[in-house]
Amino acid sequence: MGQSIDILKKSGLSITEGRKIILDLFATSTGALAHADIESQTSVAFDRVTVYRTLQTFVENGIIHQIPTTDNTILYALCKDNCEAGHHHDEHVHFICNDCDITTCLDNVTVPSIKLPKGFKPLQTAMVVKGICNDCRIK
Amino acid sequence: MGQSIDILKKSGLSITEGRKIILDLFATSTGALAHADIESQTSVAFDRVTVYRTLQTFVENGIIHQIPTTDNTILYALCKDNCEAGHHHDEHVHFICNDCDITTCLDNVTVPSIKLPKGFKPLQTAMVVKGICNDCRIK
DNA sequence: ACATTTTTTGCAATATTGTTGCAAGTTTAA
DNA sequence: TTAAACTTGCAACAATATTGCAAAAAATGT
Repeated sequence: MGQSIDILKKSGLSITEGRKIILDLFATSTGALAHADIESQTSVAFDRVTVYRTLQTFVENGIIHQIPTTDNTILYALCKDNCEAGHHHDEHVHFICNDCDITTCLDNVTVPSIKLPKGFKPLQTAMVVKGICNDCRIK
Repeated sequence: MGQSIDILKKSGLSITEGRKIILDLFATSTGALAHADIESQTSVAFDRVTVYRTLQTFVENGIIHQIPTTDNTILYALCKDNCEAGHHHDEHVHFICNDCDITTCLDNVTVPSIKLPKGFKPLQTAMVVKGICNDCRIK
């Protein structure tokens, strides 16, 4: 499972215990993670500062991306397909389930381009859909 | 300018100084506001708790809506057209300017509907575009 | 493998942001 | 105008985020 190490190397980052563990957590996690999730779900207890800095580093290096929410948290996710290939540009839709609260990257659903009023120059678009996910519908 | 009072009445809320002032602030503000903006931009100094509770009440009553962000804040905005008419259902696109940092409701740009993978049931969609707004492009 | 440089981590202190209960003050409605 | 209902501010607290700095770990060149 040297995947995490490979990702870190590819970004030219030092390989540390903390980064490996946090990256592994993203790799094995079902959905997107908030800062608090990372603190509670890692076997080793990291200082909260370390977690903040690690997330920041990962975002800056395009390893994870942020998902906006309306609850004073930021969700972070590793996009399996894109990150592995190293290009982070494809913008995909995110789905937050109201029931199980898991946020999924719909890697195959691209954000449609829209026509903005005159003069507005778009650089980045986020699309977040709330609803009921497949698993919860079946239950 | 009894507009604020009308809005409050329509929602069956008590008419208080604080609610009127905060609602006026939304009405006269160029873009969306965060909690902190409201605390700093009101002439009268309200207790932070009052601001929290007022915003919550307004959201619950469909007077303002939330805009998700990736910076641990929630933006709130009064949608001129919709709110006045009393129906809050039309989902519109939000634009955050990277330069002036003003967030605008693009009331005329509706969120396009997208095709989700099998089983996902959408209930609500948010679309936030980051870029350069018209005013900043000209400067 | 080793020493040096560079980077990362954890701690401490501090700042900011969000929440709750309760008493006092306002608003509403009879 | 008065009683009931609701809203506000205060206090205490909880959670979240930021910064500087010294110790520890990782990378680099030899």
